[in-house]
Amino acid sequence: MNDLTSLDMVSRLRSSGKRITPERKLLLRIIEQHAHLDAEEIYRIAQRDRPQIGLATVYRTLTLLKNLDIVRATDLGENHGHYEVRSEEHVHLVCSICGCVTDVPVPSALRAAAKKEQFAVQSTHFEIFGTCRSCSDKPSTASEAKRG
Amino acid sequence: MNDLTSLDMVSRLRSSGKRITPERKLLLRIIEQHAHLDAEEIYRIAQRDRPQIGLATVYRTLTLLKNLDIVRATDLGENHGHYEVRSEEHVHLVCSICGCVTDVPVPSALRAAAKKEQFAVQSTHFEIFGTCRSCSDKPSTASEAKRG
DNA sequence: GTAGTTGCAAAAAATTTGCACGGAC
DNA sequence: GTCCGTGCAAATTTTTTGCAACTAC
Repeated sequence: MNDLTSLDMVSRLRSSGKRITPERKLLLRIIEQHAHLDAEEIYRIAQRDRPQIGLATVYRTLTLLKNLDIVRATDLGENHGHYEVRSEEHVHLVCSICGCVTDVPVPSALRAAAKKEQFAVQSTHFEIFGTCRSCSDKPSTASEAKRG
Repeated sequence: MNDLTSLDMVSRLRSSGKRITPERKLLLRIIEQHAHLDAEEIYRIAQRDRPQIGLATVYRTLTLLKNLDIVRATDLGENHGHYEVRSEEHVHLVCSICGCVTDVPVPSALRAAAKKEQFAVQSTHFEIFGTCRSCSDKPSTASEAKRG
């Protein structure tokens, strides 16, 4: 709950010499409000506010925000990226049935393992694929799957 | 060191009703001998033994072996998959400078975290990106990077 | 012999780039 | 006013698919 707000991020953009455009503010807000969307999904939501926006702008903005460490891409087992605002590191529990993503904190033992190898950690990507509790409870709903 | 051998994998293929073709044996051997290659790299190595092999066969075989849980795809921060034979779960330490990948065991705390959420784990993908020890030691060699 | 596999080429999906116009500063 | 950022379309990159020929069983 103590994460960056859009305002923080906008000032981070500005202080790195980048311009604050309506497209960037919009996309930032969308990524902030909906974690784990892919580029297409972000694009479609953005079009509701700004119908003429281009998919290329979405990709270019994502690249920019990644370089500024404001957002990060994660691999949720499909063959395209999903994006979220960068906050504390966490583990994604990705349900293969309903596609939901739950975030849980990263055990300190993981960073300790890297330290033991004298590996200087820049970023982490932890995904656990399986079945979430509610899908385990009602196995029949499997066909409602959001993704493949 | 107590991992599956090609022979084990071939019998696993056979017992699932799939045919053992020279292409499949070759690709399996390549993935076994070189972890973390991408499809293109596997394809190029395969061509040395079997020049007429098609890239589509590589992708189809990778999909097949993934479905049989013989290999797994991992995201090493590029925009395409990398493949390795499935053995015990491990964490990949991916060096952004030289591209090397070191495997370390998964701390039990991680599985415990999933269990607490009553999440049924099927597979895990743990990548830590950063700088490996030898690249930290000699920072000048950065231009030797294998990837991007 | 037959059904599963292959190679090729074309298609689809995901992402990047070139360029002229437009807007943030 | 200047330069960065945008939209559009085309290009690239990565992966999948259709189909006729082939081969493991």
